[in-house]
Amino acid sequence: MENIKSETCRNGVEASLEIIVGKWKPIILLHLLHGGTQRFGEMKRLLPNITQKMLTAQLRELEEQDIIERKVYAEVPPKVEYSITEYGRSLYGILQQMHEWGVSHMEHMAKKNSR
Amino acid sequence: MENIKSETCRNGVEASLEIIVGKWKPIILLHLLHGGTQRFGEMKRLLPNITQKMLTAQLRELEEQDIIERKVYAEVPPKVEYSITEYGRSLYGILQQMHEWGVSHMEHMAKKNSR
DNA sequence: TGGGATACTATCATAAACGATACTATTGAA
DNA sequence: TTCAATAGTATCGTTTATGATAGTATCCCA
Repeated sequence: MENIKSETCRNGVEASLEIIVGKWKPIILLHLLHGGTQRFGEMKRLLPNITQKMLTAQLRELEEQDIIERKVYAEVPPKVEYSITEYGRSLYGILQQMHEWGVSHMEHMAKKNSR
Repeated sequence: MENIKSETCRNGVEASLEIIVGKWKPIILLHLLHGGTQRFGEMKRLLPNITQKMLTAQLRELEEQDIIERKVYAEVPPKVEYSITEYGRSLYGILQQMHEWGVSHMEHMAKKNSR
């Protein structure tokens, strides 16, 4: 407990949310955190329902925010690799905590709805 | 580090996001966490730009999820008080961590953009 | 000469989140 | 008898997020 006051705070929490929120970002981050470097096509295969447009858009945003790194190889056919940056890795704690809380929350709600 | 695998994980992280995501939810939660019990009208005053519709909607969702409690007094004019539940309080760690990471992230981006 | 492979971009369409505004019910007090 | 006070709902409109689909560039290989 401390200086997490409503106003300042709001900005901090929202800045974090900006990174991890969205239909695809959490799973993109987790795949990169767990699976390491991946090519565009691999990622697309891992997210069967995402469109190319969405995948590119999400990756570009994460790159802009220094969370992931994009490495283009000058080959034909093209090859582009994505990986988590060291900085991006600092998100792991938050994701971990959200994961744990979320899993127990799902149990909580399941219990509630079975009453 | 452990069982936070992409698939399971995704659900956990997204379950958490469902609670705290939105234009108003983080600040609503923080106000209730810091300020304790509040009446509807007080909350509305604290969130100058929110519409009544939005405020009610967000409060109802949080109530559904057991994060906040809604107490109606049978008076005229009406009086309704909102407060964080004990269960809701378990979100504090996540919000705290997001706050800290977010603040440092804002600094990180500020530095980057001033180069 | 015509695919196939890869990582895109462009255009248009739909869905979800958010907002503006007006309306309701109740009662005591002016 | 009209108004203030409070906590809402209802209806419609806008903005933002997401999706479907088609097109682009390059080089090799059959």
